Amino acid sequence: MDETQFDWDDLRLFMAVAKHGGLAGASEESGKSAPTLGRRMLILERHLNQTLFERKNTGYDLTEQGQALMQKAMSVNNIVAPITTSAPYTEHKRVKVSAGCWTTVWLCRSLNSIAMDQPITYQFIAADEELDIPHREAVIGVRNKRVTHPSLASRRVGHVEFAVYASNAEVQPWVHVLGTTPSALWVAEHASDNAKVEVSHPRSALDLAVSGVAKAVLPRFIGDNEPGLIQVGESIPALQHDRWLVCHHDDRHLPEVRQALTFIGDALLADTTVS
Amino acid sequence: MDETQFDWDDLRLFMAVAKHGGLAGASEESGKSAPTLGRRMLILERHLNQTLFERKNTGYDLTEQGQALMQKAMSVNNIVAPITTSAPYTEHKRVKVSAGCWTTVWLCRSLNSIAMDQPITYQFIAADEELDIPHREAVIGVRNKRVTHPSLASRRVGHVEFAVYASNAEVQPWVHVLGTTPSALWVAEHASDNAKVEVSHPRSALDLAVSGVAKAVLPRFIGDNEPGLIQVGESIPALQHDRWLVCHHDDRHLPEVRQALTFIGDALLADTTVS
DNA sequence: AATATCCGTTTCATGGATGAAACACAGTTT
DNA sequence: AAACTGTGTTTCATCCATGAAACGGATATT
Repeated sequence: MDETQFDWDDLRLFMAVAKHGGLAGASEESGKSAPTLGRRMLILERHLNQTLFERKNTGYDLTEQGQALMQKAMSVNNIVAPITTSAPYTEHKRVKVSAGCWTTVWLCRSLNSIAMDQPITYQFIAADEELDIPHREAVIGVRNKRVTHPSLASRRVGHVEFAVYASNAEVQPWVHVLGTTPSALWVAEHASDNAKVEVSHPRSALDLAVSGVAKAVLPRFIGDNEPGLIQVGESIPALQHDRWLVCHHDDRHLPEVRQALTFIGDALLADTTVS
Repeated sequence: MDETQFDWDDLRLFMAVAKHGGLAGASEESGKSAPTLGRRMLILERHLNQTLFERKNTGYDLTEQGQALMQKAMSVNNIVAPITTSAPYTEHKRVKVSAGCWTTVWLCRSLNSIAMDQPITYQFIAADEELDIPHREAVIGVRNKRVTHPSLASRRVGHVEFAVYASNAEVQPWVHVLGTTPSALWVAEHASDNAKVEVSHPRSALDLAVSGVAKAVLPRFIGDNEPGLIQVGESIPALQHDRWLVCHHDDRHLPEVRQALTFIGDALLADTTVS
C-alpha cells in the first residue's frame, strides 16, 4: 500500500469529473478548481495504479477501469448523499448555549421572530455546573464570573441582582432549592427553622411563590417580571454578580456563533432591572 | 447546505476515531495526527449539525447519532476498502514508456532480474507517433530529437545508426515498412522498382530478412545482434540520430519514475553499436 | 500521597495544496 | 480562412491545513 492513506474525497472528485466528462464541468459540483481536480485525478490514478481517464483537450473520457470505478463511487455516493441531505435543518447550525436556569428562561423568552429567522438552532442547556467549552459540551456559556482561560474569550453583559419574592408580605415559609448555587446556599443559611419547602427545580420555586405557599429567592429579572409577585425587602448584596458571555476563541468567528453571541448579548443587556 | 462541500474523507477519519475510541488510537490507521483529527471531527459535526462524540480526557465516546453514522461509514468502507486493496500490484507502480518499436524491443530484452525486482510495472507502448506526455498518454518517452517544451525534461542517452541487413549479400528485394518513420520514408525513396515486400509491422521486416526473402533497413542495435543477418554496406548517415529520454518535470521526482529513468537510461547506454 | 502515564487541546511555524491568471490546443462559428 | 469558444495544462503567489511541541486534566501505578 502506498505510504499515504487513500483519500476518500478523491472518489467524490472522481465521480464529479466522470459524471461531467471533464474538469471544467465538475468544478462547481465538486467545489474544486479545474487545476486542482486535474492534480487529484493524477494522484488517484497513481494511488490505484490504474488509468481511469483518456485525457483530451475537449474533456476527460472514462476508460474501462474508470467505468468500473465509477460504479463503485456511485455506490458510495448512495450512502453518503443521504447523510448530508438528511442532516436535520441542514441550513441551520446548532449552537449550544450553557446558562443557569433563570438565564435560560430569560433567553427563551427573548427569542423573537428576528432571532428565529436566523439559520440557527439554539440548544439551551440549563445547568448550574459549568459545561466544558474546550471539550465542546457547549459553544457559548453565560457565567457569573469572568474566565481567564487563555483559549476562551469573554465579555461582560450586565449585572444580576437577587431578592426575596412572595405573593404578599406576610408569607413566612421559604422555598429552598436543593443544590450548590450561591442562592441555594444563601437560603440554606438564612432560612430559619420555620416551615420550609424543599424543591429540586428552581422553576418549582417560582410556582410555589406565585401560589402563595412560600417565599423564594429569585433573580430580579425574573421576580420583577412576574405579575403575581412582589419584592419583599431589599435586594441581596451577597448574591449580586456580573454576567459574562464566554466563548471559545476558535469558534467565535463562525457565522452562526457570531450571530448567537450578538443575540444573547443584546437579550441579556435588555434586562433593565439594574442600571 | 453549507457552502463548502462535504469532504468524504471526514467519514474515513470519523470511522477511525470511532473504532479506536479516540484521537490517539486513530492516528496511525488514519494517517492523521491527533490535533488534525480533533479539528476534522469538529468540522464534521458542524457540517452535519450533529453531536457525534462525547469528549473526555480519556478518549472520544460515540453518541447515538455517532453510532448511527458509524454504521454508514462502515458501509462506505465496505465499498472503498476493496478498491484500494484489489488494485493490481498494489505495491507496484505502473510506468508508461513510449518508444519506437525497436527501442521497445531493446528495452524488453534489457529487462533483467534487477529491474523486475523493482516495484514497477513497466508498460511499454511501442508507437511511432509521439505520445502526449502533458496529457499523460505516457510518463517517459524515448525520442529521436530533443524536446524544448518547458514542462518536459530531457537528457541524451546515446546515438542510433541504421543499416541494411540481409541473410546474405545477394538478396535484392526490399522490405518496405509502411508508415512515416524516417527509415520507412528512406526505403520508399531508395528502393528501386525491383520486387519488394510491404509490411505494416517493423517486426515483420526482421522476420523477412532472417528468412532470406528480402533485405531490410534496421537500427544497428537490432541488426548487429541478430545471428542470421549480416550488414550490407555502410550505415546510413541520413537516418542516424541521437536518442533522448523525455519526462514531465512534475513526474520525474516520483520514486518509481526516477527508478525507471535510471533503468532505461542505463539500458539504452549499454547499446555498444556506436561509440 | 506522590509520581507516572495516557489522551485531548492549544500554540504556532511551515510546507504544500490551492486557485487565479495565462497559455496551449482543438473544435466550432462566422 | 479567420476569429471565437471551451477545455486542459502550466506557472506561481498565497494561505491554510497540518503536525511538533507543549500544556492540561484525569486515571493508573507505586
